[in-house]
Amino acid sequence: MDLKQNVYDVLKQLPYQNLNELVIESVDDSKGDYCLPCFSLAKTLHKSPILIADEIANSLDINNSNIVKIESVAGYVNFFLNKTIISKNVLNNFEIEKYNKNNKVVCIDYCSINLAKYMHIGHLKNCFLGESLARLFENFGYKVVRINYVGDYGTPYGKIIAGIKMWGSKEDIEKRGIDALQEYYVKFCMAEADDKDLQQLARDIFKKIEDKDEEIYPIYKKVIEVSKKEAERLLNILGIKFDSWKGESSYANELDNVVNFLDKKGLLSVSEGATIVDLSKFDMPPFIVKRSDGASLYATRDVAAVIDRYNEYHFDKMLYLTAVEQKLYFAQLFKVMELANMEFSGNLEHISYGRFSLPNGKISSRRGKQAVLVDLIDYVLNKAKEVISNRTFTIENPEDVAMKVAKGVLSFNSLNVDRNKDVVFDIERSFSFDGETAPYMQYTYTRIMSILRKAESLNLNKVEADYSCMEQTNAFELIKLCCELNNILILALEKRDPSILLKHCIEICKNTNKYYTACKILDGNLSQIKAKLELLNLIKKVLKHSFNCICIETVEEM
RNA sequence: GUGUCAAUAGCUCAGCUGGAUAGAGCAUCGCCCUUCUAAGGCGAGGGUCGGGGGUUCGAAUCCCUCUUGACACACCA
Repeated sequence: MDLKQNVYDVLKQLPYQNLNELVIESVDDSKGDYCLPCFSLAKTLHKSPILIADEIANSLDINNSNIVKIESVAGYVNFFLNKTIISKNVLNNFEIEKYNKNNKVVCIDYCSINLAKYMHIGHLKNCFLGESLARLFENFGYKVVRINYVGDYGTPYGKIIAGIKMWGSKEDIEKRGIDALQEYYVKFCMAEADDKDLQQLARDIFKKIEDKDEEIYPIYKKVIEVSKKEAERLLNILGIKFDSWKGESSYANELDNVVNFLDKKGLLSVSEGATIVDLSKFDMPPFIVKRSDGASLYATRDVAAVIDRYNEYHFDKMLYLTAVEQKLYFAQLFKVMELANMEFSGNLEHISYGRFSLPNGKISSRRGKQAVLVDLIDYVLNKAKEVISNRTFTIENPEDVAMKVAKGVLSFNSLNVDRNKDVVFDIERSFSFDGETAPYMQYTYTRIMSILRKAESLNLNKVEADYSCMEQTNAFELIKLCCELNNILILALEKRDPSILLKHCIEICKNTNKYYTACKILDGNLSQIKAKLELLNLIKKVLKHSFNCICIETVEEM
């Protein structure tokens, strides 16, 4: 529902083309709801904007329209909507736009954790961004394939297993899980720093993994199993579920195939011993597919992966979510696919986001436990429990609410700024529960629910609603905001940025909080109460739908 | 060095496909719980939109330039 349409309907009376595009929202309601700046018309019409605005304002007939007043002020034509009529129309007819399935497949590669290492703050942003985009695509009828392209391959596994053999045991891994793996990894990394023998040992063990060595390979499988279980546990808490966990190891043996494939396309050359695709014509460094020592690289496996995914899913879009530092790399990968004339090459898209960093520097899994995801979850969950226990308002399921609030805070923190911006992560500030935050949004929803519950006893079925109370500024502002939902969803999808939707939700929540404090919903005559309750129901519907798209759950009370 | 992105209130950020007096939240200082949940609401202070040019009737928004910062730039992922 686009309320500007009411203005467009009236503008049809004028002989000028493309006036609709000029219509914008008024700066404040003393200037109407929408306005038409006439400055750009001045040139073509050879008249002053003030005169044009005057003429337009005078010539338009607003009988039989939803415009109640038109005035000309300083070159602007201001349009005042008939708030009562429009509100009635909206409250009786508003539906969240349903999109039919469009048979298009979007693969989203996100999360992409390295198994056997802790998930950290950076993954949080990646996961929620990916999940939110997935939900947005689903909203518009796409079939989404969620791919967790896990790092389950490479010398780090040689190191972990070396560590286990030196200090640990199978039982220990069974018992302590990821903590044990992380500990041996860190310990081994420190030990090998100036020990050539240990470095060689790790490489040897990795080779044994590749060769499916009788002793080593089962340990590797165990390591993967334990790590995957932990990752699934955490992702489950966050409310994220993947369709594919196909990791790098699945493409480990594709080196020859990839090299042959690119060679047939005539793209390969050898430089400094390495096999490369020369991209100098495109002002890019070479794309290396085979190291000078003959080994494969991430890039090799990515070529294999994208082809494999296309064969399996026939995607219409393939989205890669990573931090911004991989921008050039993906530009190279996509260019190589284009040069290889792959039919899907135009449908690959890299969605980058700014870096998360700690106040004291870079995040690294080798540098101790700060900003590790489990700790963050614990921290927020405990804080939520504490806040709940200190409240005067008692609720039925404090544990459940605490969990939903905690998840909301984590998601909010990942999605609330423009995805391209770098964020310095400050735990106290980021996980605040006051002001414009996820708890604030959830709280708004509970207040609506609370009023709606209370209203049930009023028995308003036979009462006819009186929409004149929607003339009130806050009320009509809410009507407008709710009507913008679909445009906001479209924008968030197009820009691949859920923060746009999140901002809009906050705007709705702010106005809702203002509304019910300034105007008591269950006071006054029944006809007006009915209209006000319809408004609350509208807001509820819009918030519930929007929250889901940004991975924030609603709660009934808190 | 080259390229990409960024710079808006003390702090964190909106606004950026040009439009009327630049907005929030946090922090600071006031006020509001006998009235639908105070995780709330109301109010106050706080700005040469990094500097300088340009385009335009009009620029935080577009272009150029400079400064500062982050990131990337051949065998890591």
